[in-house]
Amino acid sequence: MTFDLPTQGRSDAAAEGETPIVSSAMATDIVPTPTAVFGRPARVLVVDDDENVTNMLRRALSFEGYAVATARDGNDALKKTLEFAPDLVVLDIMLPAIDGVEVCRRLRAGDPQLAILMLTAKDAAADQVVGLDAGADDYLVKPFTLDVLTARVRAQLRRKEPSEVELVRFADLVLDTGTHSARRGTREIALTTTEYDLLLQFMRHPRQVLEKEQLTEKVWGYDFGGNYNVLEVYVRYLRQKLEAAGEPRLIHTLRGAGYVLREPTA
Amino acid sequence: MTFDLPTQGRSDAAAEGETPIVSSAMATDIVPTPTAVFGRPARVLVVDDDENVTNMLRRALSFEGYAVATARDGNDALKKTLEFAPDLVVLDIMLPAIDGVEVCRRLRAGDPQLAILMLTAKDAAADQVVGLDAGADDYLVKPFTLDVLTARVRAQLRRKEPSEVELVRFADLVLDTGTHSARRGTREIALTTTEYDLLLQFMRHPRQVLEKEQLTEKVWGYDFGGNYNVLEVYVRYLRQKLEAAGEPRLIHTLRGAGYVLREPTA
DNA sequence: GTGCGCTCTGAGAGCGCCCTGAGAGAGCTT
DNA sequence: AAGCTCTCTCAGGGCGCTCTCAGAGCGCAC
Repeated sequence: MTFDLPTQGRSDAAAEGETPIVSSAMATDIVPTPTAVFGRPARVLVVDDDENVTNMLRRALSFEGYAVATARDGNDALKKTLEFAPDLVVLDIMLPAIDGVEVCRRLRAGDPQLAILMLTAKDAAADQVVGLDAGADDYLVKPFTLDVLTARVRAQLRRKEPSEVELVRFADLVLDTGTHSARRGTREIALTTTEYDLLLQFMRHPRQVLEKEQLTEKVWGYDFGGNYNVLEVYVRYLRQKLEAAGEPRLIHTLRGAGYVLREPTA
Repeated sequence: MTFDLPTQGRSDAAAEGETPIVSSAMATDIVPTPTAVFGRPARVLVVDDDENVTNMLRRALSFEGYAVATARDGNDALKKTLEFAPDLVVLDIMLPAIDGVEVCRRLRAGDPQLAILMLTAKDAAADQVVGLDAGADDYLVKPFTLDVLTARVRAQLRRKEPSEVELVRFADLVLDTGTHSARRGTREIALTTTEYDLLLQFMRHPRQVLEKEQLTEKVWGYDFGGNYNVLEVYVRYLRQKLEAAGEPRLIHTLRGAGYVLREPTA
């Protein structure tokens, strides 16, 4: 759900294509394709190491009207999730590199709202328990028919909270999780993916010291073994963009400890 | 004083945090509104001088499953915050006695984790800037619909996470483990990492004699073999910062024994 | 008072954390 | 291929922080 921002002229926001607030309870607006959420096609990420499977699912889901992306292993899945921002992930439990269960756990940690549909091997009852414990919303036993799959996908998407496009605020800084863009006061700020991920970490934990290890773990997914120069460089990028018009600093360095997002109190 | 507690017996709200498992494909269940944080109903304090407004918001939020308290002015708000320990405060910017912005600032100073949602008058663009600078997490322009309000409340509470952020207090001194910063009265004090570590030791053991050996062991991780000059120097740094505005001494020397954190009157 | 030893103080040196500018390489668009 | 954006690496350097040192201050015992 998008929130109307009262102040600024929304010349660009109008072109956004976002649904404005429906203030009355009786919203009988157009319901487009049944595969749509929030007025846009739902995004589905398919993760499986078998290309035959991913291709088949891609075709089937595309045919149903979903926007589909695929990934072939765990790392790929995590990366694509950040880029593609899917509403639902179809996840095979057997994966090379990172285990499907582990992927599920990380996805769930990263986004509590994300719908996750796990594919388990036949009769592997134990898998199902493990998978559900890891935060999957539903599972499907191979082999399955496409009808069953699309039905499950539909069911999961239907229960999705209508929103998750969120405006995270701190001081005069606003981060739009829908467009991945930021605004400081009235100034629009374009962010790259990594910059956005990093800033989001700060915005979700304002006034908290974030250690370099935590940040790299969250943003890059792994530890850098003590060399945090990448992080330092990206903090620099963020500061440059956030203070481009001479605004006071928001991301502060705590030498030897990490960084904090804090209001510019004198 | 009476606080509204959610009336509905929400048997499933106890399982909050766990996504209900839907094993059937045709799941039409409705997921209960997630009004809980940390496994209990979230507490919301509504502050407005218009009783019609507070009553309306109380009803709406109670219906959503929140525990609601109300306050009619700034002093009342600060008092109720201490008693009620809300997770979120809905705060009108126009208040008698103490201004809403000032209330916001004090609430924020008292608890960096508290979610604050400000209500501003229509088109008062300046207010929003002021409010956000004072530490509000979000604002809402009057008039608004209840739908919008509850959505915002939900969004704010969703991002609340259990954290180890803690405010350690002693006399007029507050140490924020989130930002590693200290405050004496209203004066903000920046600390280096070593200074912070040392002060934390004192704050965790107030009115206790701490031997030099203990302190160096804890802060520096090893013993200095009898030469405690580093410690003495850092005690000095702390004293300089903590007494910079002429405040009475808190860290006292016990010749031959060590140091104590003790209130000045004793 | 005198002497001793503990503590405080000011100044400064060195380390290393962090910032910075530049650029190579990957991926994508044209 | 060329151009672009984005990511990440690397080397250089500033300066914040830590710690040392020498000397002064001060409490305590005699």
